[in-house]
Amino acid sequence: MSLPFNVASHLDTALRAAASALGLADRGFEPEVRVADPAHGDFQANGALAFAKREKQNPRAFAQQIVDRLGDLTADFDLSLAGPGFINFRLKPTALLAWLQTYDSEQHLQSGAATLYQGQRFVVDFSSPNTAKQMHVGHIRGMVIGEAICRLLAFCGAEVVRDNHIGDWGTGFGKLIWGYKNLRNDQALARDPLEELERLYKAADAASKENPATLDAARAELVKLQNGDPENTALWNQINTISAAAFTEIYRQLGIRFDHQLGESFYNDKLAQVYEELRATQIAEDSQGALVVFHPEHARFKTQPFIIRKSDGASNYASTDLATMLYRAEHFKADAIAILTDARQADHFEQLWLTTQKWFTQTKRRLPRFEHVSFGAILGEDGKAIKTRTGDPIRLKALLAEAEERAFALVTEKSPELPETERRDIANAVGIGAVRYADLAQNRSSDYVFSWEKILSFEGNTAPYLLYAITRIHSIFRKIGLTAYDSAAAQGATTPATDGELALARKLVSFASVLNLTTAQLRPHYLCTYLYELAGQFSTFYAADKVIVDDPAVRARRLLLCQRTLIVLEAGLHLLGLRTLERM
RNA sequence: GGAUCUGUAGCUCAAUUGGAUAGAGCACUUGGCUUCGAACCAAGGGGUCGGGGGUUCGAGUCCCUCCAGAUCCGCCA
Repeated sequence: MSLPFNVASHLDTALRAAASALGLADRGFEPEVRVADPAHGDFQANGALAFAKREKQNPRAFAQQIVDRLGDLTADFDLSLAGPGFINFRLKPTALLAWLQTYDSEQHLQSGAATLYQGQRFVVDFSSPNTAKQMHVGHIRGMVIGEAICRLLAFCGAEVVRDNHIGDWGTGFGKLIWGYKNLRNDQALARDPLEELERLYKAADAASKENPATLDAARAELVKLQNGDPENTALWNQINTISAAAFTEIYRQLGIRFDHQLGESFYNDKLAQVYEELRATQIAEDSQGALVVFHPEHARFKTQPFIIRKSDGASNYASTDLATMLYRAEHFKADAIAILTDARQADHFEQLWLTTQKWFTQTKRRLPRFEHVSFGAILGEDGKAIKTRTGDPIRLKALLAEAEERAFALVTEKSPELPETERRDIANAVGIGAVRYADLAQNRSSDYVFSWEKILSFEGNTAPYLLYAITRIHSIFRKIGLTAYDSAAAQGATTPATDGELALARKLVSFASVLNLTTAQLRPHYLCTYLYELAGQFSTFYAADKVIVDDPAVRARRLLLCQRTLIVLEAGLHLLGLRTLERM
């Protein structure tokens, strides 16, 4: 009998069964299986400690009782008890070989992983830029983390709906329209439309600060737009089209796609229902002329209002976000909703979710799960957040171009024999990959100071290191005249035996656990760390154990390890949104 | 003033959310290419986990309290 894809959950099941056999079925024993430090084993279960503590038993004796009932596992594992009651599991080499032989393609890895979120629909809201503004480095986190999360969830069996919630209805549009009508430079508009729109916004903003009459004029333009004035509506459409084209180009470069792009304006006609229902259920109340929600049970939000309609009767982003929650729950039938924004909006989304829970409960709607996937800001050298309207934000376009240039210089230095077109292609994968990997590899909750040095680093835990390991594997197979995916290469493989082989095999088997962890917390850096360690194990193995040796059995098992390392590395990088290479 | 997040090696970051001896990269020192790609590998030095107290078999992780930085707190998104 072969092991399932997810060895940790296999052990979890066995441990629960053992607890049941002890008559503890309903006592809340949690096995707490996790990947172990290699010094102790491949997996460990720590749950006996917490359980014994709660039940006032000797933890080590309790753990021993569990182990005594795990006889079925001894075919595949060496079991041992350590310290105060850790249960350690080490896979036998035969079990490692069997697992490796079973999961022999990206496809099979996926079918193994797909049980995790089978039948669940996730709506993921990410990127969500504001119309008429250029994307700068601050926008990259939401895009690359969002894309990675979508791919990870889909890989693990979820049905993913990707929605780009574009900011296309802000109050800034009055100023922009006023600027367009009064300050427009047609030549500049033809040359770089988005650049010109951004200039117009800034100029109009400055003008309305100087002159109250200009501010009034801008407000009047907004009112006209909201009342459906044909000229302003046409202008608004045109601005959106220009923006969308620029955004699409960035998305193309980064390999990001959406199923829907329902901006804030889409929810205009759905706001009245929100106001009515929240008022009827007495969740919302009038305060200082505005419609607001307080949460008396909450220490902060009992006094800090959630303003869902402004005192002038206009909507704000709380209004549209509420309407959006409803639409996603009802129209998309979401089981879970994940919204990616920076951490500064944490209060807003906490209030949104508190309000939504009360609203859906009182109106007897099914409540989806909700996750505000927040991330830290990218700071400038001064330690302040990089902002569009202050200082000198670095354009995303420029960043990506610079990344490719630097990567091209490096490829040319390392592999001058390759034709230029291929070096350009490699530079694209390496450069763009390095930029997005730099963001993904870091725990999303912390801020970081932007530096070219860091984001374009090609050493250590970076995309080029992982891509390099992949190209070395492809190179081995080129040498023996096979493709890296040819199953014939691994025919007759024997069980892994050397330290390098065993460590690599064990690392491969823990892939499933990493997918669990990464999707449970929606933190791609766990996967990055794993892939980096896997590539490191491979490099160690590669230096210590020659693959192309005469002994056919040794050669086959090393080729098997190469193939499995390759598919996991490639699958992993593809999940992170990176393109992989055969040469570099 | 209230609240949230952050503080780990000289620098940039991890630590599976309470588990076993806190780990990587860069930088520094040393060794390894006539041998499957050296964008690599092996080894070494470098830590009061911001300070102090507490909770328990066990704390970088939880609680309290200071210190420092970032962010949010009524009509921007």
